[in-house]
Amino acid sequence: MAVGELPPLPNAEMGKVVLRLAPFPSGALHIGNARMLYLNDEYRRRYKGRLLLVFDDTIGSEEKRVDVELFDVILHDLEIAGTPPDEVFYKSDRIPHFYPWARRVIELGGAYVCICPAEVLRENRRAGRACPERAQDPPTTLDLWEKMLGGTFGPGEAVLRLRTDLADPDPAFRDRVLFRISDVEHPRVGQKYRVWPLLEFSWAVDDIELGPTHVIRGKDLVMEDRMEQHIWKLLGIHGPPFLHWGMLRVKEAAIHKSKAYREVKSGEYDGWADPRTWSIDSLERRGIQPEALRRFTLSFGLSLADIEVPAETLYAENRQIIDPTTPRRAFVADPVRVDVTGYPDDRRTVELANHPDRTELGKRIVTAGPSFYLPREEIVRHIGGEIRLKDLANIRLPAEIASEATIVRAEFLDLPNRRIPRIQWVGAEGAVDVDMLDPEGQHATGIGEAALRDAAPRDILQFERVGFVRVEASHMAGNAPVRVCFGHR
RNA sequence: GCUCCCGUAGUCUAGUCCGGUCAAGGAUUCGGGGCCUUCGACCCCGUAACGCGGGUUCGAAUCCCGCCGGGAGCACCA
Repeated sequence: MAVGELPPLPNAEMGKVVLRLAPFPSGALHIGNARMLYLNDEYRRRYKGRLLLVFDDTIGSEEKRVDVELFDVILHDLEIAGTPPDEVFYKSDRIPHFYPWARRVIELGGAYVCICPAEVLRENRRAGRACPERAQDPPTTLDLWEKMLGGTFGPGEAVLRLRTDLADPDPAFRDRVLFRISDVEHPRVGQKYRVWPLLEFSWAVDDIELGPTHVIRGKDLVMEDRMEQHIWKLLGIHGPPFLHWGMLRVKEAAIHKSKAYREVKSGEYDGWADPRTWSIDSLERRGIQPEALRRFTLSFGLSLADIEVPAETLYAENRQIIDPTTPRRAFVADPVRVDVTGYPDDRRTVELANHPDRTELGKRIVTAGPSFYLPREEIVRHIGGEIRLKDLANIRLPAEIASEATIVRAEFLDLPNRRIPRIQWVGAEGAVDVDMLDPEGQHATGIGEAALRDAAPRDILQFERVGFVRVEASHMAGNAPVRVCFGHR
């Protein structure tokens, strides 16, 4: 689906649309979150509206802890994704805004303070059974609510619950909890508050106070629509319409945010940019262009269907963007030195185009034989046969080589291009060590052509017959290898 | 189990609201061929789909019913 084909937003006015992004700071934004980013951003662009970033950093739970480091990580992710917010809010700054609304809901008889232990509450909900407190009148609830705020109750001893309908066919919707008590230290506001709102209530308020005109969220949050609407109806107000997208899974990316979090924290992963996290940051590290991510995610539209897509689809988008402007270079993994006998002296250097189809990318002089590095894998595959050193000359490989051989002898044949296997090569003279990080977190060492000395960090190159890589660190004056991160074929 | 949502080729998607122009379009993958001194790009060709069963209708991918399959929610998480 082309980008322009997304359906129009209901009742959207040019210049007046306000959208919001609400990530919880428990991990970097990953490829699955990209849908949230680009859908919202695309509509912001289309309607020349505004995009708010609202960190959903209420107190969370034991399993979901707010981590301060992640605020900047997410901000950075948004930046490199090309979807910077127009304004940033922190839920943790807004806690006092929620209390007056809670009072109004209580006064209208829409909520009550429940002192059941969590398990009892859950069991009653499942059974559709009311607990004794449900019969509270508003003055009593108000009194208990003040006690919650005042510190009479400890964590877990009382919650404010919405009064819906215990017979509601959807058990998930029965008398949800609106506020609960926690004395956990919040990384931004410490222990300033002890009564914290849950997501649904905080959004029922902020989708009014912060003024989004449309809420575009994942379908995991559909029940929250009903909650917000229930509260608005009680209050006699109208909120923005909701739109949803289905769950996106990328086949190769086992997106377990909690696992990524553990591995990053333990140092097992190389930070949030480790390719194994599939974070936005790691994708940019691999040379995936924001525009490719945008086209990729928007191609799924606003469908409610859950989908699993192979990463190849993303790579195809990216290839389309970078291929025309990416210089070609030679890289040989697991190199074996090959000395070619009879190699002509006038072929010690050769001028090669930086791109086979784009002359504007220029040329380079490459140092060639008589000594080369070739991939061990190719030597083994074509042992005893004739191969073409790509763009250069034809040689015959020896009939056998020792499995541990580091140097083998080959025989020069001739120059003209022939239809025999074409293998990339690196001239031994001036060759540069290369360290290549792959998406599985493994480092491969190899050798690259001398021109790699000029490669600068962030450059994107194509290693011929290998794939696209992004340069991470230049070749240093000493012996440090050029470091690159593999992107894709 | 309960609630809601979804079901078009290997994958993703257009079409479904307002039934005929859809013997179903596009992208990607895959297969074949061409071209270029890359396993990249480009060009050409090809394989391949309306989950199943009823019903309404002159006519259904589109409307109705049932079933089957998949997903999400059922947290004092977000």
